[in-house]
Formats: sequence, C-alpha cells, structure tokens
Amino acid sequence: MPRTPNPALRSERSRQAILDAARALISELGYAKVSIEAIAARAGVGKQTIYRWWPSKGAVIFDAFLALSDQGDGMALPDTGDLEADLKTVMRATVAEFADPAFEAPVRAFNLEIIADPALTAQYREKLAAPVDEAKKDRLRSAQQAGQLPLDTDLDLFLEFLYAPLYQRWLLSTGPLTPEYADALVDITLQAFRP
Amino acid sequence: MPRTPNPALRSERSRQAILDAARALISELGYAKVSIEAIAARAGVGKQTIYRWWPSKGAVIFDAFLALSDQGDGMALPDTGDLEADLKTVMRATVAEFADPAFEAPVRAFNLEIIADPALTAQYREKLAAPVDEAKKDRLRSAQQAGQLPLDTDLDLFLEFLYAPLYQRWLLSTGPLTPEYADALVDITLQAFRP
Amino acid sequence: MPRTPNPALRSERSRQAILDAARALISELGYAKVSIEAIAARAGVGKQTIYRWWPSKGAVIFDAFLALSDQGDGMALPDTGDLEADLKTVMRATVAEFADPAFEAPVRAFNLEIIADPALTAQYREKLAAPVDEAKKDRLRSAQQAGQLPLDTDLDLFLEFLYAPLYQRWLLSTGPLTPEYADALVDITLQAFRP
Amino acid sequence: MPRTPNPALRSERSRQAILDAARALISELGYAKVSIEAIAARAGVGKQTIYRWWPSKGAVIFDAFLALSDQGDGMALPDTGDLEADLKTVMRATVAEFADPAFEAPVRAFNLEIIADPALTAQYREKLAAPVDEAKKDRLRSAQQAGQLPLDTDLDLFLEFLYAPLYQRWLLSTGPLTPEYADALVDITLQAFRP
DNA sequence: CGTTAAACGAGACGGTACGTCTGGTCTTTCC
DNA sequence: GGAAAGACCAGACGTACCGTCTCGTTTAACG
Repeated sequence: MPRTPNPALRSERSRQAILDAARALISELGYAKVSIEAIAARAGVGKQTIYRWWPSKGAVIFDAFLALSDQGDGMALPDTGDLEADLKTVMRATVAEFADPAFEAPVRAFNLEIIADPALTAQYREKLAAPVDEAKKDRLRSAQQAGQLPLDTDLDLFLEFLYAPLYQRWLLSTGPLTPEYADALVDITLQAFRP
Repeated sequence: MPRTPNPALRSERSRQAILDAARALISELGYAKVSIEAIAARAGVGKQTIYRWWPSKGAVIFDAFLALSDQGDGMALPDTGDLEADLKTVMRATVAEFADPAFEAPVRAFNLEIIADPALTAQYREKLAAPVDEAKKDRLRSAQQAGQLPLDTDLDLFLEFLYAPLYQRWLLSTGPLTPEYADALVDITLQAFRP
Repeated sequence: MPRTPNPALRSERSRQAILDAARALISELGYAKVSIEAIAARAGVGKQTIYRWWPSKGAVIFDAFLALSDQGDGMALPDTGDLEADLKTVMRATVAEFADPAFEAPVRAFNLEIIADPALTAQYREKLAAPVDEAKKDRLRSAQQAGQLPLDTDLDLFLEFLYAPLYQRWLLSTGPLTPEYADALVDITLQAFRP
Repeated sequence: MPRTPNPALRSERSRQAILDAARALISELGYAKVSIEAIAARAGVGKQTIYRWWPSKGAVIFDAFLALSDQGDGMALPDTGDLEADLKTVMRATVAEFADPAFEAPVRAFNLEIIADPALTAQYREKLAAPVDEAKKDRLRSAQQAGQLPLDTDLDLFLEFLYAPLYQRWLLSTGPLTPEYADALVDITLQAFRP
C-alpha cells in the first residue's frame, strides 16, 4: 500500500532546502543537467523526501520558481491615467528582465518544464499566469473606463498581441530585446485595437 | 585521437534508416521517451553510427524534421491580389495544422529541442525559419507594391505579430485554435500596420 | 567523490545470486565469453550491484569459486598410518577430478584468471592454496613422526613434485590422466625424497 | 561466399609487420590489453589483412612467438658426459630466464593463449614443445647409454618431474626462482629416477 | 514524560540509457 | 585482385540516475 504522507508532519526545513538546491543547480548547470539525485545531495536530504512530496523533477522545479514569484502579491500595474505611458513602462521593464543573462537559464528551464508537461502547463496557467493576467486586465479595464480603449476589446487577445511577440523573440532568439522594441510592441498593439 | 569521419564514405542507407526511426519513435512515444539506443535498434544500426555523425539526440531529431521540410522548396504563398484573403487562407491552414493532434507530439518535441539548445535554435532560424519567412515576406512585398501595405512596414515585425500569438497559444494551451481565431489574427495585424 | 559502499547494508540474496550466475555461465560458455552484463542479467541484478562490490570480472569469478571451496573446512587428509596408500588414495581422487569434463571449463577459467592477474594470484595462494597445503603438510608431518619420511624433508618442495606434473599435464594436455599416473606420481615422489 | 585467400599472393611485408607489432604491444601492454585493432594500427595494416590470414587474436600472438623461437633450430643440449652437471647448467639457465622480468609479460601472454585455446595447445605441443623435448630426450638417451640413467626410464615422465615444478612455481608465483632451486630440481629428479 | 507513528538522512537495490570501445564484417579506393 | 583505410553492425564496457525499498534516527503529537 503506497500510504499517503501526512502534510502536517512535513519538514519545512527540508522543503526549503530542496527548493533552494533546485534553484541553485538550475542556475549553475542549466535544466537538462539537473538530477533529483543532485538536488537531494545538495539539499542534504534523502531522495525519498523529494519523491514523497513531488511527482516529478519538473514539479520540483516548477515549485521552486512558483515559490519565488509568490512573494509579490500586490502585483497591480501602475495607473497614471495614461495607458500608453503605463504600458511602455511595464513593457520596458519586462523586456529588460528577459534580456538579463542571469534570468536566462532558470526561466528557460521553467518554460521548458511547462511546455513539455501538460499537467504543469495547466498549473502554470492557473497559479501563475491567471493572477498576473487578471492584474493586467484590471489596468486595461481602467483604460476602457477612461475611454482610452474600446469597451468591446477582447482583453485576452490584447494581451496576447502585446506579449506573444516578445515571448517568441526571447524563446527563439529571433531579434534584439531593446527598449525601442518594448515601445514598438505597445504602439503597434494600441494601433491594432484602435476603433 | 578522436579521428574525424570521412563523409564521402558515409552510408546513405544508414542515414535514412536513422532519420526514419527517429521520426517513427517520436510519433509513438513522444520526445522524452525516445533514446538513442532505441533509434539505433529500430534503424538496425550500431549506436556508434549515430554518434559518429550527430553530436546529440537533439541533433538527430532536428535533422529528422529538417529532412521532412526540405521536400517543399517551392513554398511560395498564394497571391490572388487580395492580401487579407490570402493571409486568412494561409493562417486558417496553419491554425488547422497546429490544432491537429497527430501534429502535436512530434512538433512539440521539435520545438523543445530548439528552445533547449542554442545551437539548434540558430540552426532552426537559418535552415528552416529563414527560407519560410522569406517566402512570406515576398507575398508582403507584393502587397506593398499593390498599395495594400505601407511601403515602410517592418515586415519581420509584421510576421511576429501575425504568428507569435498563435505560437504562444499553441505552446501554452491558453486558448482554442479555430478558424475564427485565424481570421482575427489577420484582421488585427492588418489593422495594427495600417497607416 | 567515489563513495565507498556500506557492507552492512549489503544484500546477501544478491551476492549469492551473482556468484551462482557466474558459476553457471562459466560452465556453459567458458570464461572468455562471460560478461558482467550476462552475469547481472542471469542473476536478476543491476550491473551496479556487481560493480559496487567487485573491482573486475576476474574478482567475481574468483569469489564464485572461492565460495565453493569454502564449504570444506575440515579438509584433513586420510591418515591410515600408511603414507603411500593414503597419498595414492588422494592423488587418484585428484586425478579423477581433473579428468572430469564437467570440471574442465570452470576450473580452467579459474586458473586463467589467477595466472593472468597477479592480485588474484596472491589471493589464491593465501585464501585457497595455503589452507589446503597446510592440511597436506599435516599429513606429511604425521608421516615424519612415523618414520616414513625424513625429518628434514622440505615439505613445500615435496608437494611441488607431487602435484606440479599433474597440474602441467592437465593445463597443457600433454598426457593422459589415469589412476596409474596418480600412482606413478606418488611412487616417484616418495622415491625422490627417500633418504 | 567466404572466398579463401590465395597464399601465393600474400604480402610478406605485411605479415612481418603484423608479427612485429604483436610482439611489441605484448611487451608494452601485456596480453589482455592488446587488441587486433591496435596491432593493425601499429603495423600500418588494414584489420582485414589480419582477419584474412589468422582466425583469432590468440593465433596471431602464437605465431608471433613461434616465429621468434623458430630461429634456433640447432637446440641440442650440452653433453659433457656428466648428466647431473649438464642438467644443472641447463636448468640454471632456464630458471634464470623465467626469473627475468622482461621475459615475464610476453611469455605469460603466450602461455595464457595456449592454456585458453585447445587448438593452440595442440599447435604448441607439436610445433614448439615436441622438438625441444626431443632434443632433451636425446641428451637423456645419451645418459642412458653411459649408464647414468636406467634404460627403462620413462623419459617423458622424467622431463615432467624436472620441469613441471618450475613451471608451476613461475605461473603461480609460489616460490623464488634461484640457482639453488634449479640445482634442487635436478638433484631430486635424479634421485627420483635412480634404480 | 514516555510511547509511538511517521517523516527523515542515507544509501543499496533492479533497471535503463548513456557515450565509449573493441570485435569482426563489408565497402570503397588505390596500386 | 590484394591491401590500406575506415565505416558498418553488434554488443560489452563502466557510469549516472531513475524510482523503489529498506535501514536506523530524529521529531512531534498523543496518552
């Protein structure tokens, strides 16, 4: 009988050590070369402690990054009243983040995980993407109220056009990630959804 | 000394058998479960024959798909004189292709390969994406001549807006892939680049 | 770090299965054709379990035979008071054993192992040959007490003369292994060490 | 069809190069580490040229040593009229040869080959051992004529007793190989076959 | 506060696949 | 057509991890 473990007795110290070790190893070695064996050794933890609480390597890595992002709960976008300016501020920051080499290895690992495993894809949408997207849509709704965006705009589609080109360019290295590019994304998207 | 092999003596029969086996196994098992060992066995080939000519499993899989796409050299887009109609034709076909479940496993494997390995990313851009993009840009230039697209349009950016939302939606399963979606992509992109 | 395994956690079941499989394969295939891979498969054991506890194929085979011989601890020679008769009894038995075809393959394998690897040669002398020789010398000392062998006889040399011709004849197939040959070895050796 | 090669067209230059390379590699690496691959490379010869003319690695090594020994045809033993003295001369030389470290690796390789392969055992007896033994027996027959050895002595058995202890001691490193040992072998053997 | 149940660290286990190496065969190119 | 060169199929090598399974040893809730 594969007894289900009792979460109340779970060791927080071990959980933290495992997630820390996972993050450290991803940064050092890249995704493909990280093994559960190595995570356990680095965390000073038995392998079974990992298998007890996570179903796969992907899930561990996913949680390691999820935990990182959790800290920022109040993720509301700036709202100065000027949609274009606010979006450019956000997109310039986002582009800069993607252009950071230190960001590269771990976030690429995270994305590979999500793309490869449908279960994680769903978890990603629900736990990470959805709240963030909701915050973005709040800002867009505010703009709709202010008459800066048509009321019938499909906000999901709007966000897809705003972010997908950047995501694809980063994933496939098909072009430079510059502030000008960030501005262009905003300009073109706003033009696309103009009445 | 790790002697470099002599391509003149390479066995074409073995090369084909390996690429065929790789394609078959990817379709049957998915990318993660395919091993070089299995490819060699299926192809009736010694493992060394694979290691002699390819540096990694990713490279084999990449070549297997590259060879498939090579067949279509004359990949010009339709040109009826009506850009919007032609783009909708093409995008509806593309969307349908991505929505095909049989397309899913192998193409996802191929994309993971490309995203995970920078060397393959570069190879992908040069050998696969570039020619295809050039064909698309030819159609767009024709539209510029016809006055259906501004002459100063950044064609790479245009294609990014046209395709990236679809690519992201497919990769992360963030929405349905329907003919209406294909039409919307064309409509919005054309609107985005209107003068 | 090449961690040293903890013998306390060693699986006796696996150890036995490996030694049994080694013996069986040697008998069936002969030494040269036995691989660690085959031993592991036959024993239903992971290869690493062999590599964890033995440094080489030779060491496994050596242990397999060592374990066989261990069972006879009380290996005292017969002592009827008549040295010649007792030696002929023993040598006839030994010659018969060497003449047995079932004995051939495994024991030849074992001897090749010992002859080829100085480390195993030493282990053989200490763990197998020495105790057996000591038992033989006990019988000879008893004969010395009984006045059937000079007190200053070099017992090691005596045993060398008694056994080496048989060993060489078996190794190189230079003559028949018959009871008469056994008797002749005893007669000639006793004559050689007569005062 | 496995066409049999025509010996008349055989390249003597290649044959010599192969045997030389085999000898050199045995001396340098020991028997176990020598591969046909290495012999071919060292000899500047295609592997097929070896496989065309020899059935196995053992056969090549055997031939390599056979060719060495062939040169000494007139291998008569000294005959001063004093059997004991002549035998001690010969045995001291033989013991010294076996004690020579440079002799060790190649001759051990040669012996392993012979012991492991029955076909080579037979070839060894016929082509190498038999002529040498015949020369030794000629000396013993001369001693029989001179009344130094009984006329009914089994000469093969005599040689077995004289040489087997030395051979076994060398193979299994069970004792020192000294001139005193050589003398003892002669003394004891002569005593053994005294009337 | 002692008992007890479960999580823990450690690590051996049966396995799979790795990437390398060698054996013996087959093919190509040259002489 | 023999021989050098070397690619080929085959499969063993020894290593790295997989996910499972004991081991004792904490650790924390319960009695």
